[in-house]
Amino acid sequence: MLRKTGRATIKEVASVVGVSTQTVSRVINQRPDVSPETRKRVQDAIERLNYQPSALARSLIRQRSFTLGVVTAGLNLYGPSRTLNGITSSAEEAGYSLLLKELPDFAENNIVPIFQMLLAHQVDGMIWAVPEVGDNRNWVNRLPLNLDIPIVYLTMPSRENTYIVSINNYLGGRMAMTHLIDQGYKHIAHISGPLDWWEARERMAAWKDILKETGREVQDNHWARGNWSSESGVQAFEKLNEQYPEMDAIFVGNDQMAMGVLQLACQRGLRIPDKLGVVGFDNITESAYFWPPLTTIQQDQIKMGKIAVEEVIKVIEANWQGLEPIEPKSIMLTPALIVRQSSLRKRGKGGEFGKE
Amino acid sequence: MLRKTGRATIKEVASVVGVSTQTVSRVINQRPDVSPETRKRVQDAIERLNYQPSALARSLIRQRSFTLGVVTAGLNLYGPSRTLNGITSSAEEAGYSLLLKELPDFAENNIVPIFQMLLAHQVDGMIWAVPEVGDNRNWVNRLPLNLDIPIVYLTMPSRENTYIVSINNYLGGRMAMTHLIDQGYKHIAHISGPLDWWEARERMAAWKDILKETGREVQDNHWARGNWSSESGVQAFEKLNEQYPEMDAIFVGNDQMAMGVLQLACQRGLRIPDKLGVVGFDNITESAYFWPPLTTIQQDQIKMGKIAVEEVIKVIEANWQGLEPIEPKSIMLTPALIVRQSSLRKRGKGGEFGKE
DNA sequence: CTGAAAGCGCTAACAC
DNA sequence: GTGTTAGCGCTTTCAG
Repeated sequence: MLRKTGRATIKEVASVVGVSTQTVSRVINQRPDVSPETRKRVQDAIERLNYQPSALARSLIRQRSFTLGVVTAGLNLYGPSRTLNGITSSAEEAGYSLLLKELPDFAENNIVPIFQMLLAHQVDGMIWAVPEVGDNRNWVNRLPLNLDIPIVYLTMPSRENTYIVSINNYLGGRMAMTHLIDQGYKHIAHISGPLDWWEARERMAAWKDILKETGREVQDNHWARGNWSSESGVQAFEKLNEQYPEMDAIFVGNDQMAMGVLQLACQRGLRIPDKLGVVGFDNITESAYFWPPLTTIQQDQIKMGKIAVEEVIKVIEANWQGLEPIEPKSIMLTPALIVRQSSLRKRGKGGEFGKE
Repeated sequence: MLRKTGRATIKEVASVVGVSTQTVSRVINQRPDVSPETRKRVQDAIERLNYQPSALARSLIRQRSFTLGVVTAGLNLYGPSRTLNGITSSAEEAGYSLLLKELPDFAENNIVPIFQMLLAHQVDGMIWAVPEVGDNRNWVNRLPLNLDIPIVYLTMPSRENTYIVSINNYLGGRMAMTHLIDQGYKHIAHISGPLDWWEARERMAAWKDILKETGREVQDNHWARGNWSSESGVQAFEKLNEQYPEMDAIFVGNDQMAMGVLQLACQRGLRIPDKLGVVGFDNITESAYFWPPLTTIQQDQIKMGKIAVEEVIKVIEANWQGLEPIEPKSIMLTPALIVRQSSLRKRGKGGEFGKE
């Protein structure tokens, strides 16, 4: 039983200085009503004893923990880890701690234990940094426990009475498609992600809409489904090659799958961008070093994470200071087109390569 | 002041059932000394009120939080995010919560506030999931506060009195080099990572040692330094092309830099693996889809994260149960060679491609 | 088997 | 300015 933390308590500080714990409390909370000299003596003792107030005890009595619950999934993937990166840096800045929980699966729906654990720790708010997949949002409007803390959800369509931060995937898809059309490609195929993902559906909807708007036909054999992996990109590309021989460009649902396309094209000597234009989605770090470098849509997931933290803290603070409560709203971030060689057929026009 | 959590307390449960809080406590802690019927009534009330014991209050009184502090850095990168992935899954399994802190910089040395924050939250142990870079370990043997909790460090050389889990980078480097030599390459260059990183130094040391052991000369113009980025890989490769024209293979310090090499080679029509063999390090997901697919060294960071959690919990439990304390030790995980086309010159021999 | 009392480390409310 | 009292939600003695 080595338990018996070496850390000093407020009582010890108080007794060393010869004041009440109250006075020490006032000093550590920077209250004005302490005489300068008492304050000094207390501060010295704190320094000397290396005293650090117990966050646990404080949270318990204040009913406020300055801790945020973060729920994520697929941390080994590019998007989720970047989002978490944004969350940590923003939380750090705001002085909040983070309690982290990773779901075993994106579509996980057994969320009661997650809530229980986070609530047991008295988090002041939560960030649900899991994208909408399948029915993994079906509980949002009838939460298991009546919460009195705000939750900000990431990556889902807007919804009544819900705080949301997303990146506009539909707009991103439109940017990709518009660019391909500008480059003079006529027969544009699509490789989608798994369609139980909201993001995959949005990107695909943009593909369809732009085709229609430009008087092209949308046919079922003009697209194939992948599962986000490079391997599935290869397979989808092979399928499209058979199904849609006129195809001269592909809007691919993410960069990993686009990578599979590029690899197979390279292997078969199919010249990109001349014979085939390729645009991806995500702008993963590697995409600038594919061969040829990949045109893609950048999503700023780090920013999304940061904004989520800022929003949830705004709500917490307003709530706590008794201000006008902040109405739930949906924030949509705008992605950006990154033009690289994989889609740049009109080189003659110049100036466009490298433009972001 | 909407504060006043909707959650029920032990007192409420007790009064609803008409027993003391004590009895409720016994039930939730699964103590044997409660009559079956009382237990049942209490359990029903708990169910009905949706009662969940406060982790805060429990931690405070037990002096034990079942929470681990995790310190990481560069979460937007491949390695750190995978490591964290392993940490979360293992902690989940063991029933521990995770308090997460991300350093703004790998070489960050101002760690006192980090410790204070984590200790204030009474974590039972810590995982320092930041690789050794520069002097960011200089404080390990003289910690700021006299801790009574264990810390497991990741990715650093073994050291007296310190719990460590690392992947054997030196061995990985030897595997890469041995493979290149087996493939008949004669003039093997190296692109290193930044040499203030321990991992970069280990990989480079392996390069040197194998060269020496096989009777080759180690010359300063046979290697170039990168900074882990693809861009730096391109630059280092260009430099080597000038400095070391006989070069017929490169052992590259990580996959990202190798990707830069591959891209430039592809651009210049330099045939890989015939004219140039390339081996990377890390086995990032994309490396199988580079062109050509990249031979590399796999590091199982997820496993490293898992083991770190298991180790720290072992120490905590032993400590708490008053068992023989567990001696600090260093655990080295073995990496694996993944052979792909970028280094496979002896195709005639067959059977080797795809072998792991 | 069950309850009463004390207290983990801290702060809010009120005295003086 | 400063101290006293009470109590956040729980568990650990120790009675009975």
